[in-house]
Formats: sequence, C-alpha cells, structure tokens
Amino acid sequence: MEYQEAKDKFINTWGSLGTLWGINKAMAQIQALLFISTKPLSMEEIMEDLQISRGNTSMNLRQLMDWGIVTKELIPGERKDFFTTEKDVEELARIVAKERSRREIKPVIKVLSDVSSIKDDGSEKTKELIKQTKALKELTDNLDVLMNKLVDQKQNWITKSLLKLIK
Amino acid sequence: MEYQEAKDKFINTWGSLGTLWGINKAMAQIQALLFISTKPLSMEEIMEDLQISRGNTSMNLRQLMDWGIVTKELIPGERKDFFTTEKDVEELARIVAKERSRREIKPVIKVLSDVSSIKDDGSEKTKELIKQTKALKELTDNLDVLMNKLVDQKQNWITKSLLKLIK
DNA sequence: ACAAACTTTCAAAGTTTATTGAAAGTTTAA
DNA sequence: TTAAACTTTCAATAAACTTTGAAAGTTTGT
Repeated sequence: MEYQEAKDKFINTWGSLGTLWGINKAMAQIQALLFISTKPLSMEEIMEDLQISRGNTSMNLRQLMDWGIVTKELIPGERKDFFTTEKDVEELARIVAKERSRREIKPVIKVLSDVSSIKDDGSEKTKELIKQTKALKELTDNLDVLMNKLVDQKQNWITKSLLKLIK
Repeated sequence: MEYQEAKDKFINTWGSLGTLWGINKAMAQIQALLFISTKPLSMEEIMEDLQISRGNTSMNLRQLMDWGIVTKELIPGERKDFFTTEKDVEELARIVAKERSRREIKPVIKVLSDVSSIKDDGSEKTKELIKQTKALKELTDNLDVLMNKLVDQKQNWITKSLLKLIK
C-alpha cells in the first residue's frame, strides 16, 4: 500500500466511524487529516485536501475547537489561521471521554433520575418503570464514574488499568 | 410527573440516544418500551404504543433479535408472536459491549493495523502516518481488551471494577 | 479610513437514512 | 387444501442531516 492510499483509507475509516460516534463525517475527517499532518494546516489546505467547501470547513473546525481537540496556531508573518490537533492519543482519548460524559452521559443520567423518582401509585406498571429506570440510572452512573476514574489517572492509564484488572 | 409522561420521556430519551450510538430511533424505542413493560408485547401493541408502521416494527424487532437483546416469546394458545427484552441491566450492558466490540471496534483495529504497517519510504509524512496510526491502533486495541475484561467478570462487574481501580 | 485578506453565517440544495404501507410470503387450524 | 392470521419485504416517500457558496462580517497593514 502506498502513502496516498493508506492516508485516504485512514481518513475515510475515521470519517465513517465519526458518524457512528455522534460527530459528523467532515469533522472526523478534518481531525484525521490534522492528526497525520507533519505541520499545521490552513483552511485552504484542508478544503483542498478533503475536497469540501469553505463553509463546511469553517463550521467543522469550530466544532473541533469547541471539543478542545483542535487549536488555532498563529504562524508569524502569516495572515491566515493555521490549525493543529492534539497529537498524543492518550490525551485525545481523555478529552473525548470527558466531553462525551459531559454532553451525553450526564444529561441521560438526569432524565433517568427524574423518571425513576416519580411517585409510586402502587400499580404494577409504575413499579416496573421505577425499578427498571432506577437500575439503568445506577448502571449509567457507575459507568460514568468508572470512565472518569480511568481517564483521571495521569500517565499510561490504560496500561495501569489493565494491570489492575488482571486480578 | 405522571406515569404516562415519565414513560414517554424515558422512551424518547432512549430513542434519541440510540441515534447517537449508531442504532436507530425506532429500534431504541422498541427496546425501551419492552424494557419497562410488565409483560411480553405483540407487534400490534408495539405499533400502537409507539405509533409506528408495521414494516418498521418488524424490521427493527428483527435487528434487536440479531443483537441478541430481544427474544420471541411464544405464548400458548396465541397465534401472534410476542417479544421481550433482556431485563437485567448488567447482562444488557454485557451484550451491547460485546456486539459493539465485534461490529465496530475490531474492524477499525484491522484498518489501523493495515495502514500502520505500510512500507516506510523514509519520507517525513510517511513516518508520521505510521507513527500516529500505530499509536491509535495500540490505544484502540487496549481499550477493546479492557472493555472485554470488564464485561467478562461474571457478577457485579462494575462494582468490582470500581473497587479495583480506586487503588 | 480604506481595502485586501481572510473567516463566518445561513438559506437553499443535495444527500443519506428512516419510514410507510401494500403486496408477497409464511404458518396454522380445520 | 384452503383460508384466515400473521409477518416480512421493498419500492416509494418522507424526514433528517450535511454541504454549499455567496453575502456579511472581521481583522490587519498602510
């Protein structure tokens, strides 16, 4: 496999994976492109490379910056903005985990908590709704805590966690 | 909050969460409905309750059965099929984790592995592509192993895992 | 203050994905 | 074997989501 083919394959796989994880294709592709780039890229270069419009590039770069995954790089003597992504995979995973917890998991826990605390009117269906949503709330809560604990360990968290779990 | 309001809220939240996790809205809603139902439901009852078409119900029930989350229940004396979902949240989480590993994570690892093993032609950009995709491959691989280890612990895996990780 | 260089916005167009419902298929009971 | 009861399929339609590009906005250098 040649460089160009490998690069395209990586960007496309990452792009379609993005959709599955709730971020859109262009957003994931831009991140992928920056991730394997040896230098910061301008909007022009990103548009050109991925064949997407200026507007699309602008909006998705902004979202990536909102996530804290991409940052503007100011290059002396250049008027354009240049962009880079976090290059360290563990740090990247940490950011993604924290953001997903904040944006998705926490709000779901809130709903489950509300639903599971409705007044028990004694009917079987109400009892079941309360019981099941409470169980789901507890599971989600625990998973969220677990994920955040994992990610808070500052260095080599995956390796360390794996070792602990072996027994 | 009344029963009906709480039920709708739960089904809707679960439904929109589904989209975000790569399964579709109707599929997630059907699962949610079964999850809080006190008895197996027929296709008719599901259509009626969620206001979705027969075809949609049929296809999504099948997908849920493919995932191993929903099973057909044959009720003596009844001609219709009835459906139930796994009611234990830990078991449910176990199934979902295993399926996502198989369907999504493993294929990505394969691509990353292919891309990161292209021939190093000595250029800086090739070196960067190899280095970054290799790091991503290792991270994904480790997370996958970690997730599967968590889930393989037979009872109270979340509680146990949390205890181990506290230190 | 001006204009060139650059970025952002957003309505319209395009694309993808989900849903419908009627027809075809299957199973069951008599 | 037939027909009623039920489920599945799939082409057409609808809904949701993404992308475009031109106009508006912003920043910078002179």
